[in-house]
Amino acid sequence: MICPNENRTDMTSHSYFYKTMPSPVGLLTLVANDHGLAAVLWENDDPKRVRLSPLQEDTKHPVLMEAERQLKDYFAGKREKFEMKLNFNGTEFQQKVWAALLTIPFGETRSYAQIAEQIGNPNAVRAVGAANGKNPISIIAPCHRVIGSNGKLTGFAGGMESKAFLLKLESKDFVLQ
Amino acid sequence: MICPNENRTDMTSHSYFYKTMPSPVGLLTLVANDHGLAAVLWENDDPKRVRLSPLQEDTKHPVLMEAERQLKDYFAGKREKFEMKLNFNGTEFQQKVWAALLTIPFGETRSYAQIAEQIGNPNAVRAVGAANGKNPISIIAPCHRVIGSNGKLTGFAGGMESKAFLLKLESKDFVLQ
DNA sequence: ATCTTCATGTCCTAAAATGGCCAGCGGCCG
DNA sequence: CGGCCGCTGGCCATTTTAGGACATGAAGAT
Repeated sequence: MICPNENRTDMTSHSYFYKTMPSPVGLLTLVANDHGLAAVLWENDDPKRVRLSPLQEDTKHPVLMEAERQLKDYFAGKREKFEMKLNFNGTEFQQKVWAALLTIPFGETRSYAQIAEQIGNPNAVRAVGAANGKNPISIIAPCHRVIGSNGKLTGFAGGMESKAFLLKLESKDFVLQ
Repeated sequence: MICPNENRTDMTSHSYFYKTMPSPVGLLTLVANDHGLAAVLWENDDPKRVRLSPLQEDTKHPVLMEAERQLKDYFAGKREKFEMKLNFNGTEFQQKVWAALLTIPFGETRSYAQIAEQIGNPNAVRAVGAANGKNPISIIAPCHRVIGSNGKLTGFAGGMESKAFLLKLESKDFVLQ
């Protein structure tokens, strides 16, 4: 259903289910529907960064429970790769960027320029930054692995500390304390 | 799901089903999903007047078959009232206007000003005109029964001939030829 | 070193334009 | 008079348009 304007009310709109979980980078909100995981939101996430509505709590949803399990393993240092159905929602360009994120291996990083090149649009560097900032499925679609060409972290929806934390967690010399 | 922009692709969006039927006012396209009838479109309808997508043909959909049956009866002069679930999709204002349409009895007319007053917004006369023009469920939501205060027909998405035809069909002195 | 410029897609906002109107006037004509 | 144009100005929701801001980076000038 195409919605020409934002105020349109759709009598038949989908519901999404959510569940929260604690993590080293703050309370995470997992969102899904039957098609897969749709979002992992930060504690103080800008509501207009990702829009999913209406939302409905469901702590038992199988997709959400599986996502929580894998995230727990990840934070415990026992998992490097996520395996679950993802349900991205965005423009064609954004989908391309987000798909590119999924190809960055655990522990590696890419620059915004590299991502732009990878999706065949080498000049759309800032656009990649913007799309990255709109990545709904944080952590699992590893937008934290994209940094400036000069090595600076430059920005992160979940806060720079979180970006740094995640990169440190993925670095080889990370030690569980 | 709120769609801030039109280009957004929603992997989980609803499908609508459609079916066409001949009628005295040209080929009609009926559109529905499981929540009810969503549209009755004219043969050369402006595609941006009503937007429903993705569309998928299904000539056997129960809602569509029932709608076709009732429309056939209507054109045959054997039905004055439609009875089916409708699935309007629009802004709050538009919904109010369209709901008001449904209160106009067979064979009667209202002016745009009367509709505006009825929805509690007596000055929103032109806005009523615009909303009327966006009525997705033609004929069944009888936008053809709304005419100018001076009695002129003033406009119709399906063409003025169709508006005249429908009003004639509903007039008491109409005779089946 | 530091600064400017430019390239790109998306979204936000504000401002302008657009209509299936209509009441109020002034003209015009019988 | 009295009816019938036709113009004008105001009304309102929605759509369209335009400008700016961004999770950047390479190149060229100062």
